[in-house]
Order: sequence, then C-alpha cells, then structure tokens
Amino acid sequence: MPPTPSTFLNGVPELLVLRLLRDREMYGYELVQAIREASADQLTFAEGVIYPLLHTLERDGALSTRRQTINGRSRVYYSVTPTGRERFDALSAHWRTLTGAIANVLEAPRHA
Amino acid sequence: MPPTPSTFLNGVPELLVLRLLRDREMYGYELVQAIREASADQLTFAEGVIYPLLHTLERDGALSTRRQTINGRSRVYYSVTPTGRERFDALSAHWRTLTGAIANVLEAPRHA
DNA sequence: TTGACATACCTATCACCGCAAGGCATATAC
DNA sequence: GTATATGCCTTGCGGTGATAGGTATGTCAA
Repeated sequence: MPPTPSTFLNGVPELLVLRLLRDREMYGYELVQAIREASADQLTFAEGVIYPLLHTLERDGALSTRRQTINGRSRVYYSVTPTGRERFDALSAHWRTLTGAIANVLEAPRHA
Repeated sequence: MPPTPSTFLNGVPELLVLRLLRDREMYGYELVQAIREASADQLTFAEGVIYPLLHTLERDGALSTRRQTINGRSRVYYSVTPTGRERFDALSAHWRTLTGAIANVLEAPRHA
C-alpha cells in the first residue's frame, strides 16, 4: 500500500499561495499553474484545492479580492492583506522549524 | 483562525517511526518518547497517533513484532522488514523531493 | 459550423490521518 | 493508599487534499 498522494502536503497549498501572492496579485486559475511552474512540475494542486482555499483565506481576512473582466472572461484577483502577511510569516517560520527538526532526526548518525 | 496543530505533519509520524526503527527495534511507548527526544521536543506525537500507525505498518508487512514481558509489563517490539525498509527509502526520497521543491518556491527571488 | 481545447469560475463528496480523550492494567514510590 | 510512570489499546472529531464533476466564454482547426 503506497503512501497517499497527499503525503507530506498538509498545509503546503496555503503556504505556497501566500508566498506567490506576496510577490504580486494573481487569480485562481493563474495560481494553479504558477505553483506547478514555480516548482518545476514537482507540486501540482488542482482547482478543487486552490479555489476553496482562496475562499477560506478571504473569509479569514488574509486575502482581499478585486474582480475584473478580460476578454469576456471574469477574473478574481487576490492580494495578501497585512493579516495574510502575518499568517504567511507565522506559517513560514513553522515550516522552517518543523523541517529543520525532521531533518535532524533523519540525518542523525544513530538513535540510541 | 490559526493553523491546525497538525499543519505540515501529514505523513511525518510514519517517516520518523521507520527512521528510528531502522536503527534498532523499539516498542510503542518507547517510540513516543524517542521521537520527542530525538527532535528536542519539536515533534510530539501521542500514543493515539503512534499505536494505530504501528498496527497499520505491521498489517502492511512493513514492520514485524516480537512480544516480551519485562517486570510484569508486556512490551511489543517492532522491527523494520525489508518491505518496511523499501517503504522508508521511498518515503524519504519523496520527502526530500517535496521539501526541496517547496524550498525553491519559498526562496525564489520573485515569481513573475 | 462544429468540435476540441484552453481559459476561468465553482461545488459536493470522499478518504485519510493527526488529535483529543478516554479506558485498562501493573509496578514503583511517597 | 494513592499518585505517578509504564505500557497497551480504541473511539470520534475535524481539517484538508483528491477526485470528479458542473457552468460559461473565447479560440482555432477541420
């Protein structure tokens, strides 16, 4: 029984979305591909993951939205709010702490 | 709404259990504390996480067990089987790939 | 013009897994 | 004698990624 496809990915979509939106505003469909491209196809999160996440983050005040119609198609652009920025900083720090601790356990010479 | 306590931890208990048991056989109660100690209290997984995981890994053939009674208390020692070793190697490789990819996205200068 | 594909949004349902909170039993120490 | 540590276990909840849909418009080739 191989590991689930989502192994090690808990919380990662949120971390990456906040990270990418920190650089510039983007819309959902764009984010889906930006994540894939920024990770050289190593990370792929489908729309069914990204859209609900964006809605949650907006509801929590971490993101703000701006609607715009381009070529007859409507886009919803997301930006990081100060709250979202704090959230990213906290998440990012948590990420570094955990991965550091895990790396130490994995690489330790031996566990008596 | 702060992140869940389990953010970024999906799959980590399995990774650490297999890693620790790679060095030597251990019993469940011992593993709970070994993880905490090996990570300098950064990672703590309670018995409600570790025991079911051990049962699953044994059922999947990744671990083998040996029962022993010591001081009137019975212990169940777990060892990694060849299947478990392969599983650890795969998990470990997956872990490195993902964390590497995520690090790249996080640390990239800017995302056009 | 029709059909395929990309764009762009959305939702509902499922499966998995860490977490919390218990329960049971024995040994040791105060 | 009762608290603490040891050592095993289970049930139920909640969060979240995965899957698999649905709707609509624009573009491009057959």
